[in-house]
Amino acid sequence: MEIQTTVRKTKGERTRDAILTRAAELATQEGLEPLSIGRLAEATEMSKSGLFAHFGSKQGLQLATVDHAAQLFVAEVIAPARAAPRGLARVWALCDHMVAYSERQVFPGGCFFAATSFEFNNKPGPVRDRIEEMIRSWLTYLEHAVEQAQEAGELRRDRPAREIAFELDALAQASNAQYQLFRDPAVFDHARRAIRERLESLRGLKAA
Amino acid sequence: MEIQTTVRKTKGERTRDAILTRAAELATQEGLEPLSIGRLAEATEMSKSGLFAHFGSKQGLQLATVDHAAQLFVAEVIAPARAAPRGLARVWALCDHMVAYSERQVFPGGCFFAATSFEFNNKPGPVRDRIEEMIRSWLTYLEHAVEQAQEAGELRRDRPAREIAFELDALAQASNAQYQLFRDPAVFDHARRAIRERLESLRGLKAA
DNA sequence: CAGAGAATAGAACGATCGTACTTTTCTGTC
DNA sequence: GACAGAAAAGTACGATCGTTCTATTCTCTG
Repeated sequence: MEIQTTVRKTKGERTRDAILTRAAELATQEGLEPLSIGRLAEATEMSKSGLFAHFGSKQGLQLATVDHAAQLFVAEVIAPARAAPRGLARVWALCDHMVAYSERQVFPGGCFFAATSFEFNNKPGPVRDRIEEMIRSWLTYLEHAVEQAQEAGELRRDRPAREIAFELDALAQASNAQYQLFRDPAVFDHARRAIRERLESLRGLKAA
Repeated sequence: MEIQTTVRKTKGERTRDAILTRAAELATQEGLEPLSIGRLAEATEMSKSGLFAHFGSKQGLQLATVDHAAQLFVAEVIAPARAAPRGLARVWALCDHMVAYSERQVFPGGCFFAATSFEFNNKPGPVRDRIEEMIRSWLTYLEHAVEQAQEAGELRRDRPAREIAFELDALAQASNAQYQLFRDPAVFDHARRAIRERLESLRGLKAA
């Protein structure tokens, strides 16, 4: 018995999804590169070759894993924040969901992209490109949200949106990194408070 | 012909240092775990077994590499900042040197500890412990510097030093991470400006 | 400058890696 | 319910991994 959603997925697609979910989890813990086909096959209770056939190469698996993680990130952070009204509220929602995404351990090893970006920083190729693109689009989205808040007069305009986004992201990222290292959930409060304070300090002066 | 420093080092010690310097460089680029003995032997133009004998195990090599990197970090960031007078000046010096340490690419792949901490986050053991300890001591040192600035009346006391250190470190770390990803040196300016502004906003109100 | 001990090299090990090929089992359609 | 094609398993490959053991070369002291 199985819940049928909008589209009936073929067997192959279902196993593929299951593999990728597990792969994304393991990648945040062990790394995307050191995660071997054999390890993943064992974790999904499949044969090495059976799993391998889904992706054609290890790089194919890595790319699919990055895409899978990106979808999850969008669903967990971007999509819910879109529910908030444009402007400061949405900026805050984005940051808050970003912190929550680390806090709730959507991936068991913390933010997938924080982990893998460090791993692939100096490994040119399509995998690195896709990770970079994803992070860039996150930062750009955050930047645009800040811009909208500025245009709405909710945030001062004497600092570029790009740099404000940089600061907000920095605080969220730091909580992710430090939690993974020290396992002290207080860092999430620190990040949220610092973000709120920073946004507060950028408010007022409707005319800019 | 060789420059003789205070203490004449034995041949073994000199090779060991050379190996560790190269190992720390490669570790920030390829990772500390994926950096294989064979790769490192090739990079240092030694035999696998000749190199191996210096450390007894791969873990021994990793621990020695972390210690080596820690010494370099202290020499590049902590030591020069100690030249600045206690208080706000030293806080700024610490942050500025931290950013400069990423900017000057002391390690070719960016901050050694940022890279390796993500890698070992979920790999319990002595290597992870030592990385964690090093980062903790950096954050504690920064926190103490903030405390001194607060006690000197140069920074407000209505926010715990710990959290201020968290924020400052976050900004420096973000510039390191983003530079490695996007290769845009402007992020170092963003970080420095954000840090300066944050410290500025925490100034004044001598009585707290 | 000889000789002891440190430093390095060489060769080999079992294990695991990514990948290719073949064979078996399963799924969904007529 | 048979049958075509997808999905999965089985097996084998060369390469590289960390490590061990032995042999050679170098260094420094007496």
